[in-house]
Amino acid sequence: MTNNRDLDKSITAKIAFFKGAIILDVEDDETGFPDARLIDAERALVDPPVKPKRPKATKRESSDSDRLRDRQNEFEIVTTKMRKAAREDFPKIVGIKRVSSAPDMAPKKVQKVDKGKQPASRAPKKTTPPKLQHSSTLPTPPKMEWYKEVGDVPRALGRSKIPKPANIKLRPESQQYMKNLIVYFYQNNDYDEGRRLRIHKVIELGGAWVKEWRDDVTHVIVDERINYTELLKHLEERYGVKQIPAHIIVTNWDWYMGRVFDLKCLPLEPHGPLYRIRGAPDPQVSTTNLHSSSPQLESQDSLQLKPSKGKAAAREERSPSRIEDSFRQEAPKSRKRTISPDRQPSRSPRPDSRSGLSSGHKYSDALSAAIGQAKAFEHLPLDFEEDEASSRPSTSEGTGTDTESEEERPRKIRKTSPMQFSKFDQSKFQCMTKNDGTSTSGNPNQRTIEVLQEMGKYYDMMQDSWRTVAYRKAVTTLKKQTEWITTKEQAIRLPCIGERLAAKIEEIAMTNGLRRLESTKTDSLDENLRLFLGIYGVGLTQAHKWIQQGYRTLDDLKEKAHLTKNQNIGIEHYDDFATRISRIEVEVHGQIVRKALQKIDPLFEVTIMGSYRRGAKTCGDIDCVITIPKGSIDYIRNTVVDELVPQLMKEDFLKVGLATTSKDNGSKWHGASALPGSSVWRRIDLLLVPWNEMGAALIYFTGNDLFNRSVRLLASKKGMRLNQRGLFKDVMRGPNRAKITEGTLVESRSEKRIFEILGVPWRPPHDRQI
DNA sequence: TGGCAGGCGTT
DNA sequence: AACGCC
DNA sequence: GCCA
Ligand SMILES: O=c1ccn([C@H]2C[C@H](O)[C@@H](COP(=O)(O)OP(=O)(O)OP(=O)(O)O)O2)c(=O)[nH]1
Ligand SMILES: [Mg+2]
Repeated sequence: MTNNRDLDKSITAKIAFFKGAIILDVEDDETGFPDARLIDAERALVDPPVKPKRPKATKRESSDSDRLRDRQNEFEIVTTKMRKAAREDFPKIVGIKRVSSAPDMAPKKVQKVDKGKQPASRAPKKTTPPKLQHSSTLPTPPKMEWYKEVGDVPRALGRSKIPKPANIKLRPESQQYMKNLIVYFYQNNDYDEGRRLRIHKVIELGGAWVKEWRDDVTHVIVDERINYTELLKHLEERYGVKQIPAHIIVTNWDWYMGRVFDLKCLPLEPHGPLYRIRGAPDPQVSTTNLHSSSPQLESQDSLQLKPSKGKAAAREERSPSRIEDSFRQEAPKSRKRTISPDRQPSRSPRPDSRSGLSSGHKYSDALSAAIGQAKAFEHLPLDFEEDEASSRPSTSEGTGTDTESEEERPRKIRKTSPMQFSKFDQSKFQCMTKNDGTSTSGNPNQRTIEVLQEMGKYYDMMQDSWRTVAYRKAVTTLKKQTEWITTKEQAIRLPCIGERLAAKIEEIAMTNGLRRLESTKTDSLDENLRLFLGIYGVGLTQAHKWIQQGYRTLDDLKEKAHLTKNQNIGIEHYDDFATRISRIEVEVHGQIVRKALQKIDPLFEVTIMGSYRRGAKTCGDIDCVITIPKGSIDYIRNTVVDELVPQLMKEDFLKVGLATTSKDNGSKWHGASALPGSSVWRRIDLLLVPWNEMGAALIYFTGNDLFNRSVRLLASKKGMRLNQRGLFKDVMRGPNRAKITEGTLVESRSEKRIFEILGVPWRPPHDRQI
């Protein structure tokens, strides 16, 4: 759709304009559409509006109009990487459709291409046997690995739901350079994914990890940001250790372990300067302070007005989220006595608060829990304080433990029957309500929203996807409110706001801030992590590994790290990819693709999807769907792969392929493009879709991500499965809710029909902004 | 307490 | 299989 | 994080 013609015509002019133009800074906000659009265009063409040097995590998109109603529960997820962070802004108004974008419903063209996943369920690596904590008292069963007898067993890597397992396979004897060593880490918890990884490493190498200090500790490995003074203070406070015995080696992970790996044995100069942690063992005390932190927040704007109805409705907003989660937390199981005073059940059993009834009970509970918790964790980084203590790990995705949810009880394979009665409340799915992402201007909860978005951003960065999703949903809910929510009682009855968020909302309303958030800003590691996570192709796992290795800048990576092809490109064009693209520029890219393709075969149709179709003011990338009325997918693929891409590469419009379909069943081409004369690379996605799959492809590629997940979850609850190719029924699922049967195709051609079958009201792309 | 979408491409 | 991305 |  789109106005190709006009675009076409003006494309050259735009490009020319671009080149000459100057960047106006701009932070787009909403603003009206039509007119603003030209401005945007210019801006866009010129160059990216603002190029954040460092990934700012902000993302957001907002649109206006709103309506609201209903609830939104349902579960959904989110997460995305920070890069996607910046969210799109929406022009307000209706003007949207003119924007161009695909037809909303009709079967259009497109095919699909899709991309990766998201939260990933990392898996559980495996769960280990039950628990065996070492402790002397245990009658160890047969033979237990040494590290389990002597030390503690860390949690498994990845987000396994189950807090504990971790069955580490040791390296062969010959490679156990740390055999029989007993290592104590500080920070000594294993909540942090990165630290957990290191702990696992030690064990792999034959060592043992102890959560609590013991006299037989041989090595103390300290986080890079901790100095000697802090370590001593910690040991004294917690264990009464006033001095670290000389035979104990105190080092930082990076250098020492790097040495271990290089030498393939323990360093002979364990006290070498390089291994020395800040504050120095020898030099004696030095106080160092660490980082200061950068205020990362800011928040955003949004606002606008538009009162809505209020009440329990909830609107949410989305915000980006990132991918996975990182650490999880668990309770610190303290070994013997140890410190943690017993934390109370912080997560008080909240009698269903949601029902609106009792509202006052649990609070006191939460408070006491919070206090208990604080005590228990004062020595830990704040980051984990609240989370872990009280609740159970939120993270975890994936594990597939079994089963699904209640209703699908029959664990085994079961074919979902079409009509399950209300096993679930469809109205609670967010895809059932309009979500334009706009909040009322002057929303009384603006400050609360900002703070919660910051928190969400933080968790997104930490890759705690589920928690991130929860924050996104809560913000969406708040955006729909017309009254200032100041108490827990008020907040908790809103959808997607539970006890914990309600408490935070109250704190924000009362203090205008959130301690938890402040604590978050103090961690310098966040900055590094954020920097690395902003690289295309780099996720939490890789970012942590690099940080552990001591890398702190992109230059460090370029010089020392082993980078994949895409990561190299991601670093080279770090700023380019982090910059959002104006709608106008998106149109130009789309037009170039369209022209080139139609030159090959005039029947091809190219439609711009993604945030563009949703009317976003700025887009993170260019998402195009390519289809053709009669051609087969093979014809489309061959044409694109063998002719279109080569041609556009030759013209220097396309720069590189980042993820290109290899098989014959592939349907996507992901790469980078740049307008003629511009050195700014943009991410561009081409989805190849057979004509008859346009409906499903439209839904998928229009998104947003949360909307898709919501609809898909609903489909699965109805015994169906929705993906970018179509809606299938009679899907059999097993334990993890895992798909066992593909199911039979029900509909794929019409977007409208798919929604209809699912009982989801069709709504314009603009309102699919969950 | 388990679930939280579904599918690919790269390494 | 792990990781990252759509 | 929230929810059933
Ligand atoms: O985890 C995801 C990510 C994306 N999508 C779909 C919805 C989304 O709208 C579309 C395009 O993805 P993209 O990452 O480009 O998101 P966007 O909605 O276009 O936002 P942005 O402006 O950041 O590109 O693919 C999903 O289904 N799941
Ligand atoms: Mg996009």
